[in-house]
Amino acid sequence: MDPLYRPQGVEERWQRTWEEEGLYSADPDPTRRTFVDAHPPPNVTGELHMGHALQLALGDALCRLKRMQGFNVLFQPGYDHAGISTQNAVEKQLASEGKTREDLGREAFEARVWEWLREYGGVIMTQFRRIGASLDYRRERFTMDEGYVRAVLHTFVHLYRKGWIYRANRIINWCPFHRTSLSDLELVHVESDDALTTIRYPLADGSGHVAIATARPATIPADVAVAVHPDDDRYRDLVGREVVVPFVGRRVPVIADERVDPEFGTGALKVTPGHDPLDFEIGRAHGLPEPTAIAPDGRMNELVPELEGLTQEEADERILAWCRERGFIERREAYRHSIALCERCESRIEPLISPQWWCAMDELKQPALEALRARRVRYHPESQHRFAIDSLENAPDWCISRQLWWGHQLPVWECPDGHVTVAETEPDACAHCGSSELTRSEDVLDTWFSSALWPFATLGWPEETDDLRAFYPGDLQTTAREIIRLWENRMIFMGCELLGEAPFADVIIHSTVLAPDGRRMSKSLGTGIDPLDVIAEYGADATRYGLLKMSSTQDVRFSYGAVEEGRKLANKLWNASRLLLRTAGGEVSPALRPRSVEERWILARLDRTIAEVRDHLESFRFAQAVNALYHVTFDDFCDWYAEAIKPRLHERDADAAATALAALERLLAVLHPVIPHVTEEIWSQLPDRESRLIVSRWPTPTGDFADADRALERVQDAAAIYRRSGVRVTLERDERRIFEAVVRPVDGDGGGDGPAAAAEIERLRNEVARAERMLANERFVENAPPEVVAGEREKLARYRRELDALQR
RNA sequence: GGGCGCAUAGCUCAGCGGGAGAGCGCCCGCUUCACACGCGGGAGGUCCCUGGUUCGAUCCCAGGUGCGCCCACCA
Repeated sequence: MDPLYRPQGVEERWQRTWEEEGLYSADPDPTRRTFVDAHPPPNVTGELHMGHALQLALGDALCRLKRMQGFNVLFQPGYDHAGISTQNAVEKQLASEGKTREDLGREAFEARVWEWLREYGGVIMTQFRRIGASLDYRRERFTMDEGYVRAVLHTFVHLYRKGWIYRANRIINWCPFHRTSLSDLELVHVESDDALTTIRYPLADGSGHVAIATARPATIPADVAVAVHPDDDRYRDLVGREVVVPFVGRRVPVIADERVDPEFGTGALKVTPGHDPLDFEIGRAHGLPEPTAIAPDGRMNELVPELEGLTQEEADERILAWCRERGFIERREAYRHSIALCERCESRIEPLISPQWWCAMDELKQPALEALRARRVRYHPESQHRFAIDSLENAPDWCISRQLWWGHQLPVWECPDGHVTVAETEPDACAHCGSSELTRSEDVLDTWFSSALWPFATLGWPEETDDLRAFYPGDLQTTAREIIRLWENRMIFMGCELLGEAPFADVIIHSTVLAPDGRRMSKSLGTGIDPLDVIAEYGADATRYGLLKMSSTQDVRFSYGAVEEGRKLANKLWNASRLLLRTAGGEVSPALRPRSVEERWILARLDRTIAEVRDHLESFRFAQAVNALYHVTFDDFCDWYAEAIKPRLHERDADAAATALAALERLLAVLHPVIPHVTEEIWSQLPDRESRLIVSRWPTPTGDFADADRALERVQDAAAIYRRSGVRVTLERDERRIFEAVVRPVDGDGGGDGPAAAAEIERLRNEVARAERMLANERFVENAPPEVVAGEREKLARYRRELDALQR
């Protein structure tokens, strides 16, 4: 038999078996408690990355624990249609054929996307299986499937009727490449090296000028005012007068507004409401017009005929040249600032005024805030809970419309008179004037609008389904920090509004896995590590173990060492089980028949581990859980217990064999949530297995071996003493002697021997001295908590007693 | 500009009011019949700095320094 455990093959076999035997299935069952993790649906175009892998490792460990605890576990899988991302992928494919989406037209384009998805979409679910995620794959949902579309439209109509969805003409983020609006959350900001030019705007009466700094001369034609801070003495007497906008010669007022930062540039701001969010606000506050100079394609529009069709860079040059000729340029300096890009295509974002649909947050968010404040929903760690509340409190109205071709089309129809009718199904006539000439809005919804319904739309909502009754509200969410505002908070407010109850209780915000060198994992930097490669090399169990071990801090570097540790754990377990199965396998049925102290000890130790690991997992301390698992397996189970009983196993001692199998069984169970495959593989080789480990019961501590637990601490001390005193410990030969020597005092027989006693005496003397020092400190005795002082007294007494026994 | 987090052994990281830890790496010794991907032993630390709280601080508090991340409309 191969001494090396090879996960390849074994893992795939169990993954198939578990799924084929229906062990992941969740069906409504009123007799059982439920546990629901509506797992974040990955982009349908996506591939498994380290974040997904970590998320799955966390969620799956908890789902497996809960399943073993007897819960009816629903681990919900599915995909997100991922509006921009998917459209992007298909447009790229079209581009390679020399076509654009406009060439196809909307309907054909949509058909093309579906076709593309049939061919390339959904590979990620195969990858989810490969990591061993126990999702109920029968229940796979897609945010554009038939039932889901109904849920989305129902929600839109519901919120519209409540008056919370409205249309408004405001400045929004516009991606000139995708030709769509974007929410603030879909942007990335990068540093950009540009130029800041200070340009003179002449006063209309010819008495001088105001100098103004701008990074975007091309927007000058759309200037409608100059603004200064009301307390800025430099400009106080200019307020109310007029200046002439260079290049276009328009006279505009000088106004005062507190939003102007007097520290920046010259302290005077050109107000361009059509092309800047701050200017837009100022413009609205002062009732200024909102001309635009830039078209939706990012080029100059017809506002100034001689600039029409130019790029902004070309327009910058034309306008600067004009100013230069007239001596209007005061200075031009290098300027580094941060600019907004579309997170998908990295085009520079153009703030544009455009009619869009909005979701008002003021009332919608209140019940969600209450749920968070009352801690009916808890983010972990606590710092993220506060952040989630702050974010929701400050959430601005949500721009929910997009000018894409791939997504949920708005259930909005317009008649020739501009009346709007909103309905779940296509209306026959305008709700206002009865016109039957209705045109459906071409806009689609922000992808996150449909994502926000995930925990209940997947259960059949808005129908009153059995699934919905059984599995709503759920329990768990695992996600990354940046998703809190995009998704988690939105699921909470949608759940509270539409179903009257938050959709889950706990949200685990997990660490960000960085590349080993500390940089971000990214394809373009070449720093990405493909989890599938790691799985192929180390196995899914090892990868899961490694990821859980890495999950404790906010940002963590990917560590092959942690994965390697997991691989060693699986290998060690595999080998230990070979020992036990070879000597005891197939002959006895496992039962607790502990006879020796080492047997009582390992059972006690496992009792403790069962409670500890359950507690760690349920409190989301994954790194601590895997630490405990590693050490109980290596130090306690293998290095001490297995070595100690090896002689008896070789002697075919039936009681020893029975207890060994019982102990192994408990060890496998406690390891299963983290390393399910190897534990199931070994489990299946134990005698008389009636069910799979995955659906077996989480062990209950027997609670019978507390004395042995204490005894074994002494055994380990004793081993250390032997080592220190130069006695060579060959476990097979000497183990029982050690156990006997140390255990005897527990049983009241006195103990210790030569070299061991010498070292033990030294250690105890040190302990006694330390305790005496503390107790001699009057301030400690007076001020420390009584239980601490009492504890020290107890320790001192015990050490003295042991010291006496040894010195006798 | 706001928020969050991190700084502990050569590396990656646990621990977080009374003894400084793990894995990997390194050194020494072991082909002991489950495992040499192993076993046993060992070296290696101003627990970032300065103050404060405390009988006692790696741990709590304040400030500093250095990193990282998230958010933000500096024209």
